[in-house]
Amino acid sequence: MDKKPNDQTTAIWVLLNIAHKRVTQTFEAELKRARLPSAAWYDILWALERAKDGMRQNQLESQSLFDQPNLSRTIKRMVDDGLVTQCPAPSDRRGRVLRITDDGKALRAQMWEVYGRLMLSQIEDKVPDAHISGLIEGLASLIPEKDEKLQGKLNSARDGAEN
Amino acid sequence: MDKKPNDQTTAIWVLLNIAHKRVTQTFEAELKRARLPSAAWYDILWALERAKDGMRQNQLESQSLFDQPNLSRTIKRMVDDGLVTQCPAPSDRRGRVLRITDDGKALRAQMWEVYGRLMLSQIEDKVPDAHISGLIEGLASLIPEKDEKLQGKLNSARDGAEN
DNA sequence: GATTAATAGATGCATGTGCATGTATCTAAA
DNA sequence: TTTAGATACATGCACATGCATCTATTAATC
Repeated sequence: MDKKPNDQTTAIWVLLNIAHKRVTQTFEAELKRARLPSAAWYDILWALERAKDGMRQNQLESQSLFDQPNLSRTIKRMVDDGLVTQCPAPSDRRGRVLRITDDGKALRAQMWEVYGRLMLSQIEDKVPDAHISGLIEGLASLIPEKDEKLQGKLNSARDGAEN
Repeated sequence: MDKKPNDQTTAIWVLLNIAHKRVTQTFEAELKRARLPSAAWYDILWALERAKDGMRQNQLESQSLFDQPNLSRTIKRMVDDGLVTQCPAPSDRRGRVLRITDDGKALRAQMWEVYGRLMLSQIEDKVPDAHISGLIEGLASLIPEKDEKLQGKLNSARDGAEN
């Protein structure tokens, strides 16, 4: 190695892994304890609930952290569970339009009771004000530019940080 | 929900997941491209190389992000590959002392060429100076107190941040 | 010292994930 | 319009992970 990463770089890499693991494990454990599906399901349900007119599967794929084959299977399970419907896309016969069902909405609301509380207890209560914006900007800087899907959310968070 | 998480909290949660996924994927993809084992193997090899006199398996478990059964199997594979040896512990006949082999050291050194470069390109080059300490402290605040194993590393990173 | 609890580690099983590939459909170029 | 390539989604397979459980051994309690 011509140039070695410095201690701060190492700390970021180590902490990113540990923090993600610990926080994720807590989320999954609490959801499971409440006999609810995983956080990934919540994210899908919430994305579909916001999309009033349904959403193409490939669009959802680009917004989620699932890769295509994995999303395909997950959606299948959610359809089997009656949480989501899959209709042929009108404009493209290859495609499918996904819609959340009433059962899906009900489950999402139920999950939010746990999920939202976890966001408060595991994140909002823990990160000191002084480091919130550094954490947000620092994490954002690690993400490739093309991930622009989250710019809106990021900007509103930046606004909040300035208050 | 009595109280809703604010936008910054949401941003942290979303960004933590995306950043972790993207950075991890890049690491794994580059290691695979170089026909090298995963980053998790690097961490084990490095921990064992630092432990001059070998290391008990449960001690390694508490330092790594593996849970016990998974570490057990991973070590087995590494032993099969000749990277690590597993000797009965002298003081506790249940236990095993792990040691890295010369082949293991050679592989770790080879992996470092890729791994270290990735830390530079994916982290050090990307996080602006202004957000380094906020990112470190913010991530650290998400981790339960009992995770003290990393305090040393964290402190030296803090020192670096003050320069 | 016998019994009970706790710990170190291994193994079985169900599930999740990444990756390669398959099929159908759409788009574009010859 | 035929054909080559790209895109949407599904499927098969190898492997990783989480969780429950098993065995062997040590520590603690009576």
